[in-house]
This record gives sequence, structure tokens and C-alpha cells, in this order.
Amino acid sequence: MFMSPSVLLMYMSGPDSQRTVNATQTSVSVLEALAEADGTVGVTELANRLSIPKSTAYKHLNTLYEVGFVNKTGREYELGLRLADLGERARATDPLYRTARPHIDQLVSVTDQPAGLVVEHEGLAVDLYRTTPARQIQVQLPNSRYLHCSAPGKAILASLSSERVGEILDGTGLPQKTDRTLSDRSALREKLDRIAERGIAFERGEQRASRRAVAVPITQNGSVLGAVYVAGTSDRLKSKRFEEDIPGILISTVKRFLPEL
Amino acid sequence: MFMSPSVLLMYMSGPDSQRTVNATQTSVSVLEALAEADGTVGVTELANRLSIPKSTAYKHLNTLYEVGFVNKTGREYELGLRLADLGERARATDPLYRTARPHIDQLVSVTDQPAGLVVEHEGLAVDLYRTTPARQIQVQLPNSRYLHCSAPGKAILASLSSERVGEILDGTGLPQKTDRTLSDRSALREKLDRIAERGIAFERGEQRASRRAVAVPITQNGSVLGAVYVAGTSDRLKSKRFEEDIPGILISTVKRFLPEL
DNA sequence: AAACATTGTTTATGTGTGATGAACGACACC
DNA sequence: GGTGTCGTTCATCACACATAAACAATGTTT
Repeated sequence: MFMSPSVLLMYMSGPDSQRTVNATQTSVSVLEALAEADGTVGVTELANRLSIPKSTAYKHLNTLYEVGFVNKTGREYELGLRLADLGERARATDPLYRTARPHIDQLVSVTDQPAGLVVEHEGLAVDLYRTTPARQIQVQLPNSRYLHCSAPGKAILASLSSERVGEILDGTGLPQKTDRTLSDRSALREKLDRIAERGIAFERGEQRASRRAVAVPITQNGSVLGAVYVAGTSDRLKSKRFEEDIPGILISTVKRFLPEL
Repeated sequence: MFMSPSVLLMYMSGPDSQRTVNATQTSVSVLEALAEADGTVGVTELANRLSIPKSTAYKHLNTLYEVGFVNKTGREYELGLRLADLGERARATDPLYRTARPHIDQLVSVTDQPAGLVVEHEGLAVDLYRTTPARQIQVQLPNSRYLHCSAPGKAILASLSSERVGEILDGTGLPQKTDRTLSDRSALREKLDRIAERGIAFERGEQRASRRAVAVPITQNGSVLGAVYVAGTSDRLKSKRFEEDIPGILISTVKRFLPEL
């Protein structure tokens, strides 16, 4: 049900346990668990999710708290703002981020919908940038890190070779996030082929029931660099606007900044 | 000269070494060192900066690389994009970020200068948000994490009690980043008093020779939440524009969104 | 209000592992 | 082809991480 244990195992059972620091890996999986959890989490709940002893979870949370990677309000933990600082620095030099960002901002003001930029890392999605319309008060729901159940994820998968897709799915699996999630490989493969043909990917409640999204892959001479997406609730994204207008805007946006890369 | 060793010691010599994970702390200090270094860093150089053995540095870098916290191009390392992902999620729920962000974006389009939002954590600056004019190609230089040598840092210090400022400076010291850095406490104290009076802080090559900045503290019933700043090079930020125009814009910007908090 | 359940925190212990220096191999540079 | 530097690997040992169990501090139930 939760990805965290599998991810943890993925780390722990690494063939090169000599060349890596185990404690760091568990600390990172704590951060991942916090990222995946909506809202705040207590020590025991987190320990259960990761299948680690309470005391271990406590120690790591405490450590991460002291360095600012985790925020503590009362007895509940959440991701800390130091991560935002490091994140800003990390992407500051990234060429894709630097060229795509202004176009994504424009995308948001044109569509009045949340939008963002996703890249792939180790078979999982990485949200490089995300923004919402200024007036919009509601919190934008984060993307699932699984590629198979989000518009940008599918856009990326559709631009990779079948072998690579197989490898990724072997590693991550295809968790059923909602009843609309494509958890069957052949069904997903068919969808991916259609996405590759059209150059556009749709998401209809596959990771969250209320969420919809449209995404376009960013490809440069054969290889995919990432995907740009526009997201929203199913009541705001529907019919022609969802099926045609926003896809068209997305495609022309990517076409516009692709040569700048 | 480098902050990293002192920070490392700060962690290592923690009075509660029983409640924290040492390995995680060194991994974090590796990330900090990478953040502070401009550009990429090799294993040996990083090991020297942190005063740790090469093999240790290698192991941590390798671990951080496998989880995507660090990027490896050839034999050089830099901060990884996974941090941007976590950072986005971390600040997504932060009220200060959420309300201040659109105003900062507007600030950038009005002034055509880089701008950002800084908060304080454990006596050091945390860049919560940072953005540059769309057309501007150059990389924005990140703020130093030290509070005493940046405009937003001084704006925050000026809004804290003298005792708290003393504590912070005891912990971090006042490293001399350039020849204009205020590394004398009494001189800094004087400056801070003037900043508190005027409600505006200036930075004139105190952390980097070519850099200038203006910052305004965000205070809510006595306590300071952070600071908004506008930055730029000394040739673009000067005379009346630097001394009066941008300060005025900054103050009115903060006044505008303060009630929204 | 007392009994209970559940939380976070602390402690004690053995074992695994992270830190370490030295040796190795891979390149550049002169 | 030597010499310097780099990243990587290896072997060793103390020690610190992971763990379970005891503890304290909650909140909940009756």
C-alpha cells in the first residue's frame, strides 16, 4: 500500500552496502515518507509506515529537526524549510529549469491553472518546479512520485524505450492509487503508445480521484528531458478546455522554449 | 575561512549525541558544503573543506548520489534535483511563502531585479524563495547563509532582541567574507540600530564584492517572520534607484501583504 | 476520577557499520 | 615514462546505530 517500505528495501538491499552509508539512507527514507504523507506525521505513525522501531524513527526525526530538514509543531513533523533553500540552490544551475520556468509562469497566467515541470530520476518523478495562479488560495496537491499514474509521468514514460519502461516498472511496481489507476502493464503500454503518437498525456483521477492533468514531454533529439504539465480539479478541467484548449497551449509552449535549450 | 568546519563542529559537539544520528549529520554537512561551494566540487576538495577523510567523503557523496540528493557529472558533484522536489513540498504549506510569493513575483517585474524571501533558522539564513527577471540570463548568486553580511540577514537581526543577536553571533561568528563585511560586533550593532529605525537594510558588497541588495523585515506583532529582498550587481543598483526607489517599493510591498498573514 | 490506551522519550545492550588510513588504479601533466 | 593528483577500494577497529524494553506524558474511556 505504501511505497516507503519497498523503497527502503530497495536501498537496504543495495548490492554495494560497502560504498554507502546506511544511516543516511534511512534518514532520506524518513524524508520521503514525510513528503508522501499529506500533512503532518507523528513518530509512531512514521515508524509504522517505514516498518522501523519507534526509537529509530525518533532519533532520525530528531536529527533531521536539528538541521532544519524537518519541522516540528508540537509532536507532529513535516518537511522543513531548509530543504526549500537547498532546492533553490540545486535547481539554480539547471538549464532545463532555467529556460522552462518563465514559460511555465506564463502558462499559469494564461490557463489560470496550476502548472509545473517534472523530470525523471531512478524511475520516479521529481518535481523540479511547481506554481499556482496568484489568486488561487487552495494548496496544490503534489504529484505522486510514481510515473505510471500521473500525466507528466506518463508523458515521460511514453518517450522512453520499452525496455527502460520495463526496468522502471520492475523497480517501482504499479501501485493502484485510485480505481482509475492503470495497474496493468499491457493496458499501460497501449496508453503510452497513444501518448507517444499524439505527443500529449492525460490524467483523469488516476492518482487522486478529484485531480486531472495534461502533460507534454520535452524531448531533444530522441531523449526526453522531462515534462511540463497543467493540473487542476476535475470540475475545472473538463470537456473542450481539458481535451483541446489546454493541450494546444501546452504543446505550443514547449515548442517555443525547446530551441532555447 | 570556510564555514563548514565550524558548522560540522557545531553538530558533532551537540550535547545530546545520544538522541541524534551522527552519520546523518555529516551527510547534511556534505550537502551544506556543496550548497556553499559555487559550481561543482570533487571528492578531495570536499573532504578538505570539511576536514574529513577522503574515503568518508566519498561514501557520503555516493550515498547521497544514489538517492538523488546529489548530482554527479563526471567526477564532480553538485546538489541534486531531488532536493528541489522536497523543497517544493516543504514550502507548499508554509503560510509566509504562500502569501508572500505572488508579491515577490510582482516585485521582480516592477524592479526588473532578482528578489527573494529569507527566513532565519538556527541563526542562519534560509532562502525560502528566489526568483529573477524572465529575460535575465545570468545566474543569480545565492545569499550567504550568514546573517551579518546580507541585507535580508541584517534586516532580520535588526528585528530581534539584542540577546538573541548575541546568541546567534556567538554560534556562527562573523566571518569576513569581503573587506566590507562588518566583522566587528559593536559596528554591526550600530548598523542594526539604524536599520531598525528606518525599517530597511542595505548591503554593499559585504558578502560579495559585486553584489548589492536592499531588504525589509516582515514583522508581525513584535516578532520577525523573515525578510524580503531585492538584489543585483553594484553597477545596476546605485544612486537614487538603490537608495530610495527600490527601498520604497519594498516597503510598500511588504505593507501590502502583511495584513494577509 | 480512576483505569486504560496511546503517544513521545529515554535507557541499556550487542552487533553491525561507519570512520579511518593506507593501498590501489586511473588519468593528466610535465 | 616518471610524478603528481584524482577517485575508488580495502582491511581494521572502535563506536555508534539499531533495537527492544522500560519509562514518562499525554489523551481517551468508562
